[in-house]
Amino acid sequence: MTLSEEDYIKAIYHLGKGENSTVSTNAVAYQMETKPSSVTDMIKKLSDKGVVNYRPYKGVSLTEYGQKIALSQVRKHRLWEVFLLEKLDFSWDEVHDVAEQLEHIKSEKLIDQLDKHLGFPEVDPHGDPIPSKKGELKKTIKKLLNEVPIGASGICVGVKDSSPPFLKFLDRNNIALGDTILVLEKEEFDGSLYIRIKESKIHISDQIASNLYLKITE
Amino acid sequence: MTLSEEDYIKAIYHLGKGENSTVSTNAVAYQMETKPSSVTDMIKKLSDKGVVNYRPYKGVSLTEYGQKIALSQVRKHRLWEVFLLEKLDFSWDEVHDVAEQLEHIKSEKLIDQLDKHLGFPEVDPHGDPIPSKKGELKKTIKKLLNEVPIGASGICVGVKDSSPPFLKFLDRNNIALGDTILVLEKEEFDGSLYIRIKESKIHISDQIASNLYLKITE
DNA sequence: ACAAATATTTAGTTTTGTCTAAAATTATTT
DNA sequence: AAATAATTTTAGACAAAACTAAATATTTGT
Ligand SMILES: [Mn+2]
Ligand SMILES: [Mn+2]
Ligand SMILES: [Mn+2]
Ligand SMILES: [Mn+2]
Repeated sequence: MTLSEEDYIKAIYHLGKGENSTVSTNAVAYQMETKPSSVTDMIKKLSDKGVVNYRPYKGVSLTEYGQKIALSQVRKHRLWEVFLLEKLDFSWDEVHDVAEQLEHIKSEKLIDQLDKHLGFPEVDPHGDPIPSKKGELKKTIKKLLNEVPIGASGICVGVKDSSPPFLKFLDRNNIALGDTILVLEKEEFDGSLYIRIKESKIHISDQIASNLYLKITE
Repeated sequence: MTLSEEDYIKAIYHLGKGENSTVSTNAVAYQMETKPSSVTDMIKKLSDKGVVNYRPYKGVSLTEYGQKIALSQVRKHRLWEVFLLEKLDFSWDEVHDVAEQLEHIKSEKLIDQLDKHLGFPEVDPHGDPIPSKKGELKKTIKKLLNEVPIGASGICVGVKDSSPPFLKFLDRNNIALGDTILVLEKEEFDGSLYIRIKESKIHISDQIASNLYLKITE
């Protein structure tokens, strides 16, 4: 597959929400930042190659083969994101663009060894699961921190309240998007939580916890 | 620069032996595994961009600007080679092809951080020097091991005698291409050498040492 | 149900990088 | 100094991936 084909396959996969659902030409065009006519051309080519099921005017979906390619692509993308964050000190929001390029390098050994070098990570810096080499993918769900069960951990992926005071609070307490949070204990009295974040243990109120989203792997 | 342009620039640089020397169309075509007519087309484009000096029928050379690009490209290529060998356990002869792809990833931060992650290496797995960010390049020379001064070290890059018995000897003594060898001491009596290789100290005869090439940085 | 709005495809170009075949230039022999 | 050989360039074509403008199909609103 060419770089372009790989990106289209990934776009169709993501728009189909990981399911085999049918995706519209316009949706792909928007995602890929191209014109619908370009999408039609590419879809025809992918259809000829057996990567997608295509019925003119009705949309596209990935074939079994196409899904395999998509998952392999997602695997590469997310492993590179972990690499950039963990080994090269990139920040949460810088990893995506570079991974978008790195995911197209052709070498099976490269990915296998990268996986090993990273200690076989299960999720990427955005809390999304990394498909296994065979294409198995764990499910993740997004939950407010106060609804995460004791003992579970997840990655901080967003805030419900994005007011400056709240963001300032997070900053002061050294809580940032991309951080892994482990729920240690819940205070019965006021619902406040003891959590582990970046090697330190902190205590946060229920009000804070009910405004932070975590992505957790089941 | 596009991927293709970058590879042409690198080819012209290498054929010019790092000097600004003029290179023939056919030489570039051979190196790039393309046809001479394709090379002429590309050279014209690079000339328009101010990357090369071109006089029809007379050959090309890099401009100052072109040399900068070439050195930056060589830097990326060699840093990735070190990464593949050191961090991902690739072997000496596997690194080149993958680095040929990785060198085209566009991200200044990526290369800076990679350099840091690798501990600012000075040479690649083939003993070739890695240009600095500013484009400075150390000189290296190839010498037979028995001519390397005491205290100097280099990378094993070839053999003079490639007969099966000699290669078998190297294999048995765990000496391989790409290994870093440090010359510790020379025995006056028979010219034999004590060397350090992969954390171990071994003793080899002058006959062996005079059949192994090292690449050393000055 | 039918007109208007929206979505999708087709037709015709463009750019990049490649190719083959033919023409032009330069180098080598005799 | 011609003739021959080798190298290099030009001309014309092609595939990939994009675009614009026009045509066609589908969906929506009344
Ligand atoms: Mn990509
Ligand atoms: Mn991600
Ligand atoms: Mn390359
Ligand atoms: Mn090298």
